[in-house]
Amino acid sequence: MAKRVSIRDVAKEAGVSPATVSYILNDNQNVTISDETKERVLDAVERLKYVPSQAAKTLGSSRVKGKSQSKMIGIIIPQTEDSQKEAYIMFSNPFYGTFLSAVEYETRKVGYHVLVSGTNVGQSYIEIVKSRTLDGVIVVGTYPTDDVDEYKQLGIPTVLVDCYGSTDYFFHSVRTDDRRGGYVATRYLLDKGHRGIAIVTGELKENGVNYMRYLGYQDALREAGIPFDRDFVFDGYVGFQYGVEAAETLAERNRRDNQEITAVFATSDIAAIGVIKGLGESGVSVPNDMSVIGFDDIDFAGMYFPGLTTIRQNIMEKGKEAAQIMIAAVDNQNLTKCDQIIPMELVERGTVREIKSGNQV
Amino acid sequence: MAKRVSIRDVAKEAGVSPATVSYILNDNQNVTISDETKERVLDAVERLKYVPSQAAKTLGSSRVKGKSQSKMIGIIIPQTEDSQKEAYIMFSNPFYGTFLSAVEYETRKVGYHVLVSGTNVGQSYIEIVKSRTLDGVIVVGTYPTDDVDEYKQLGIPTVLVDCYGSTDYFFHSVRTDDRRGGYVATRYLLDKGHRGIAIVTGELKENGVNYMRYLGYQDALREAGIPFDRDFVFDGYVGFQYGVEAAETLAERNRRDNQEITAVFATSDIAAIGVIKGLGESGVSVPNDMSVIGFDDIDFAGMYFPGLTTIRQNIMEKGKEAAQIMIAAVDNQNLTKCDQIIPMELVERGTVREIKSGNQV
DNA sequence: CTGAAAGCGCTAACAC
DNA sequence: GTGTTAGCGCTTTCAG
Repeated sequence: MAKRVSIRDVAKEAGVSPATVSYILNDNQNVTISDETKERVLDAVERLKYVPSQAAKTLGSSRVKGKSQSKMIGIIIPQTEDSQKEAYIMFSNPFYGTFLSAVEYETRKVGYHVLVSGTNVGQSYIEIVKSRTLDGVIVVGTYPTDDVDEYKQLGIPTVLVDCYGSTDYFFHSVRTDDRRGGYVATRYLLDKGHRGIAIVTGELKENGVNYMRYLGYQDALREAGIPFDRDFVFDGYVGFQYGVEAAETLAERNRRDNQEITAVFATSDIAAIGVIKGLGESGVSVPNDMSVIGFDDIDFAGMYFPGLTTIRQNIMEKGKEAAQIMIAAVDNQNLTKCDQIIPMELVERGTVREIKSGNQV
Repeated sequence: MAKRVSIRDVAKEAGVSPATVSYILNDNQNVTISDETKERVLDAVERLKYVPSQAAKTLGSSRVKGKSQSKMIGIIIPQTEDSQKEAYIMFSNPFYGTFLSAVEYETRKVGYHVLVSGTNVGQSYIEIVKSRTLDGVIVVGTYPTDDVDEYKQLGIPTVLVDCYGSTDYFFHSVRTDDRRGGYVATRYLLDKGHRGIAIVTGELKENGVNYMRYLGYQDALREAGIPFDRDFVFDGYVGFQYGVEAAETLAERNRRDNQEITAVFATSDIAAIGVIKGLGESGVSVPNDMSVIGFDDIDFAGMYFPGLTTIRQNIMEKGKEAAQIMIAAVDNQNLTKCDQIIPMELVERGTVREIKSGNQV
């Protein structure tokens, strides 16, 4: 491993002092350097293939307050499930890849790098921030509960993604209008003539994304004057497998009790796909016998045949927004709190069918 | 932002010298510390919530050669397509999320963090490594061409993933046995009685993953004594959309020219899914009218109804292997070159149908 | 316009 | 067993 070339080497090569090199490389505005010197230095940099050590920069500039300068932000994906085994399942959800991709790109454009890390259940990300002198963090999916003050003391911009319940001025946030999405999805089914509408969703914990979508579902029902029926709620966990199970139960009940469910709102596409599969295995065909609408519009939603009708939330956009708030906040530490709501829209494809009034119960 | 607590603060609090604190925290073997002192120091650390600055550690330990100690490894995903716009499409492929997830988890377990970065077309990752003093890099999908020597001079462990053509002792590598996978897939179709087998794949550049699978396809054909027909090769780009297009052309040709294709080997699941969709839109039903086999076994492969028959490559395992080689190499700089082949296996689901000998051409 | 020098937080010889 | 101290590579006052 060849000896590292340092700023001093460059200085020597160019016949100037290290300080001068630093001024030039950082475009220091408090100082004016002659074009001639500048060029000489830049040449030397080129010749020596000099790349500044970020570790040294971080350390060196840590004297000045409010300027962490690690040029690195963290994307933290807290582990919420308990099973040790699943500790890395976190990204098998296609959402993360897309989100990450957007953040990475947006931040890279402006000279930042991203550190991606999960945290074990219960563990906070504070150590990571401190140890790496991160300039900011994006936390996805959970509200830092334990000791909010500790997080504040980190004093770095923090963007919470897909997370309700933070009324705190300190955290920025980015999310979809989940409640409205739930409403729109359900409303759409109603407009298509459906009256018996089930919802298949994950754990309904307050402040969670699923809960909000569930509220939207209720909103639409209420508006249409349809009594809410707890039996139509399938709340298990988010995921394909649960969708399958829920669908099977549902199909069975429909048959046995002569229940009147004609449509399903699944609060994630992945669950919707599970539902469709479960239905198929129970001999119920979509959309002929049963309509299904999802939420997210993951890539695969459009790849189905027929395509999955769903509520689209722009994940790329979400990542982009999160990154942009981050950047803005890093540049301006006392940026006022941002709460960004990513728009959602209905995407009509082939899994919802209009039913005649006659079919109504 | 509260002033950072440094090793000196801890030392003062515990009534010892900074060095002692360092020794204790790093479990330095060349030195013995009394249990009593140790405890006192650990207490102080706790009380002050001290977290060492990685920047300072990296810098401080950079004096010793062969011990970069940034405790950070890079996952580099080079951009290979030219379109600026698509610069972050890199992870919309579900492969990356899963892979990354595995690497992140494996490395975190042993105290490393991962920095994830794309690179623009043509740009190398050398700057990133130098600037961040990375302890190692995992590069996925491309062989560093331009100037191999420069990469070597970085002197850090490098693991190439899904990349052929590196005969160099310097780079470690992890990949699937793609050629064999292609063979197995094709052979399976042959065994099911198919004779007219098309292949739908991405760009067939030498050393690429697709090319290897393509060779496997030819191997099987040759073995079965079936003449290779270039018209049966659809090489566009990897992706859903191309799968759709290829399928449409194929269906059209089959109809018009009375061509005898009864099965398709798609070299990625995502393409296979496109093929199925394209076929469906052309009124060709899978598996009744046409059999399809994919490659990868992405999560969605099993979610179809019927499920996609495919060649499974364990992506998690791939990530895990890459991470483990990385860790081993970081600990032991002159680890001999590792070439890890991740096993693949056939997964029979519902998209391939056996055809009678009578149906053969 | 440029340079000297102190200091960021930590490590690792070398003293004691 | 533990403390002293000289860097690591860079930034940034403060002089000139």
